[in-house]
Amino acid sequence: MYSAALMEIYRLLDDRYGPQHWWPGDSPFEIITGAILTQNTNWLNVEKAISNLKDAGLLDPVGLLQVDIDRLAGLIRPAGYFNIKARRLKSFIEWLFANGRRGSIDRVAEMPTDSLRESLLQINGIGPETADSILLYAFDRPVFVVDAYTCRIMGRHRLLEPDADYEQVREFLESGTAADTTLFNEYHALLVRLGKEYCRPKPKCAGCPLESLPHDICEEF
DNA sequence: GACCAGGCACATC
DNA sequence: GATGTGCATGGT
Repeated sequence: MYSAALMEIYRLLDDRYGPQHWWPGDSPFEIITGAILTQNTNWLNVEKAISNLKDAGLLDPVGLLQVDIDRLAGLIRPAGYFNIKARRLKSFIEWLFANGRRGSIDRVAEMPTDSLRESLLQINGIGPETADSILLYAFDRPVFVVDAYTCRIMGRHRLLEPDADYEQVREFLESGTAADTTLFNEYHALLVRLGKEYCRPKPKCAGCPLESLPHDICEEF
């Protein structure tokens, strides 16, 4: 049973913003690296870090496996939390070499979505949002990515309780829409696009494309 | 100078 | 199980 509200929100956002062209990246491996680096961080800072890795010739499984962790931290410094993210990248790489052929993602790409998700969540530093970003944007699986903007938007429009947890939000979005990778890709990107402009922690009201909904973005709590 | 960003793990209660 | 805290750079 699709949700009329969710379909209407998608239509309004698509009308306003159009295709978002997510996820920026030249390969699934680069997308995964970006997914870890972008945790609680502005994407522009992530781009600098990824550029540093490319310039150093290290943006590949073998490169990240072999690089000294302190050098890695220095290269990803612009992305913030560089020490912890260096460890997280190493954790992912170790998992990839333990589960793939010489670090290739080909074998893990054959795993069913549920078991791949469970396996990703076992990696230190990969939580639900990062795992789902990897599943959707690197592995083309129909998984709805939930982030802080998504929770805020759904809560402020009273589509969900403001304190709904990650899985509740994901279940709501996935059950209310078609399980379509292209739709999920665009929908998440559009919610982030809207959130950046109108759904910051301190709400900004005028001009939001969702103003026409029963509960518009101006409702603060 | 304050606030925020495409989170997560861990400690403490 | 809920809540608080550390992690950190760079743009607005």
